Amino acid sequence: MASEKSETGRSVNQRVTIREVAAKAEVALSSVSRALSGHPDVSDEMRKRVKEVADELGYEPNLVAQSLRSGVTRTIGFVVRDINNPMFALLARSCEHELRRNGYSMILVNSDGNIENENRNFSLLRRRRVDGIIASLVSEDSPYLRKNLAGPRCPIVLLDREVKGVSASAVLADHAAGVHEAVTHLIKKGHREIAFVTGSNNVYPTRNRLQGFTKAFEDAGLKVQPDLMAIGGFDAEYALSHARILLHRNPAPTAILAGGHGALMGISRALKEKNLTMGKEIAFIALDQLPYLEVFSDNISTVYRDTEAIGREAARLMLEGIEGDAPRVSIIETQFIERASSQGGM
Amino acid sequence: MASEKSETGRSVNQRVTIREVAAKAEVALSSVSRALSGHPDVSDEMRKRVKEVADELGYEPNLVAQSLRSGVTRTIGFVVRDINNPMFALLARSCEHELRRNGYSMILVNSDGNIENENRNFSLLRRRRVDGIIASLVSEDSPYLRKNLAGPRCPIVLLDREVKGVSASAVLADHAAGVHEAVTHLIKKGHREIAFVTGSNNVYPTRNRLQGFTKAFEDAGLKVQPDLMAIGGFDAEYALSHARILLHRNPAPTAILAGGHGALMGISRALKEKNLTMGKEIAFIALDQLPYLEVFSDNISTVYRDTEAIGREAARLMLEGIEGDAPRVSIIETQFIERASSQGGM
DNA sequence: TTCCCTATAGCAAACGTTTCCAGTAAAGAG
DNA sequence: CTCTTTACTGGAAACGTTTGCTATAGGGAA
Repeated sequence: MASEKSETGRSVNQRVTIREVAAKAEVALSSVSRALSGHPDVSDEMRKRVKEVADELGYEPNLVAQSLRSGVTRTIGFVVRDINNPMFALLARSCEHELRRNGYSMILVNSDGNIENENRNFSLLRRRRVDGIIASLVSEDSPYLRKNLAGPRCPIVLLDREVKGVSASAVLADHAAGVHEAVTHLIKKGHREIAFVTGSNNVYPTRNRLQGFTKAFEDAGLKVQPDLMAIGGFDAEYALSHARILLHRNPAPTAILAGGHGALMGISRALKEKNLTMGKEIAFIALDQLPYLEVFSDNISTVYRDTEAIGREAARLMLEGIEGDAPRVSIIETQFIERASSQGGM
Repeated sequence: MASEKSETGRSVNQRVTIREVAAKAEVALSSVSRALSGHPDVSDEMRKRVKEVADELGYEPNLVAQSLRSGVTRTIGFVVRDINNPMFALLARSCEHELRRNGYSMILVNSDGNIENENRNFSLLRRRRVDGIIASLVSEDSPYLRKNLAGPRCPIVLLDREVKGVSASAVLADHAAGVHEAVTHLIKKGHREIAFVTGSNNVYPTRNRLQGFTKAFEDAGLKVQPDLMAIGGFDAEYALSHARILLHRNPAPTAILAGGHGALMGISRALKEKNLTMGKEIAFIALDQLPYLEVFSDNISTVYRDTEAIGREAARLMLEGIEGDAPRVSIIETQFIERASSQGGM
């Protein structure tokens, strides 16, 4: 590409720099910088003149140069299993909103549920010198975790994950409370064969839900039936195959809990295969009120949490961390919402 | 924060730089740079030694500095109305995947359907010196558009938008074909009163769908009925209120098309209010096969397009543009998929 | 042997900012 | 009137890289 010169003498295709603003305003580089960045040691007249010239030339500061010099990128990395999960999309949006409101941009990276990808993503964000990382980890026992979280050059906020011995903030949902409510509700209605399909217990939500589940049985003086649990995968395929097995059990489950988006998809397909209707032949509760449910399935009982609040809170914890505050954990409550699908089945 | 020194003499909390690698390997800075960046003028022995030392020190290159010097950030801005729209989430994921595979990161910014936000987002991305921008514009006639797209310092890829007089690539879906198929299908079944609810026509998809709609009527020797069209908003509230009005019309519509996620939500609510079942009292077709439909509503007829392919294609057009290729437009086909919901209504 | 060429290495200048430090003029104090 | 202080301004170094240029050594050709 030829480096033509325009009539102003400045290269075409070349951006305006602080140097040109300084030249045109006939002041020093440093004065332009101070004038535009709101530094106190600047006279009103200087500030006015510089701003005028900057506007006139259409000057837009180079954030890359600012970052290099100041050591601050005003960028937050957002590491997510899969933005395609509607819960994450909702969370990411409110989080991005809150960050942008505070002058930060978000770099989004998907791990596709893969530990190696996740590790590469962390490394990438470190090279980019992000000011902080918000992460929904694939697993809490990945071999790379210590390296990626332990010697943290920047604040870290975990989304619904508990990693011991690491100084990171976290937003945790109190799944146990909502699940306890839900299961207690089912038990009161006479259910004893309650099935539970969800992801593996190397992440906090599974373990926490399981606690609520178990405690509800204990509180009722009952014992959980291990062979009604399918704890092993968040994907629809896992849920489908295990739901099929569960439905063939004898005695058959009278109620079923779906932990997450994938479980919901798999189970609903399995029920359809056997021509079972939620709320009639079998009671059904979705753990997490997925946003799309309200379109066509507003009769599904759910354990609700305010996903947008989680995103906002993650952003706030991050901003706190950047301010130098010590990491802390924030708990978000959950709540059982009874609808038609948790009827029947008895 | 105290700047303690470790026993190596290097500041704690300070990252390893190329300078330290050079010192420890006892070679010049420039040699380290060349050795690690794959420059040809480096002996095998030099490369080996430098890589060893770099690994040993845990050196991670500073992308900010690289960007400043080389003028390339390996970052793509992704401007979206709302990542919360499931179509965008799907698209963003496949796009991010393809970009990352090619060494680029994605900065995601939501405009929340607001033109001012969108303008600010463009400005932000320019200051960040992104290598390119992929955008789903709020409107094709925003007053800021020319500034943001015309003097493009970087390649731009538009998602389902047509802006004249601007040299940008674009991925366009051939909505018209799918809608034509769908409406022809309805007309053949005897429908004449076909309602259509969608967003305003300041964006390409609306206009293009409208073309397919109109042409189907023309081809059948019929005339469209303007008072069955509600063309004005992508949000659920708009769709709900206008669907209510449409359903009260005399004669009532026997079929209804929903253009997008919001329309789908609003219309389905309006139908429920009047106790109308899709595929029985009224035929229904969703324009866009939204990903969540397969969970509970696999009986909805749709006009399908491969959203992940759109994301991939957007990434490819961007990479082409960065290579210096001229902008071009890529068309993605659509297809009517008949299911139960488009039965009945007659 | 001499010359030139090739392969490789080092030096130093950029990239566009921020920020430390020194300098100056005006204003106020004595 | 002189000295000190205040309020600003300018100069230059630094942030961590890449890259153009120069230098050197060794090998091959004449």
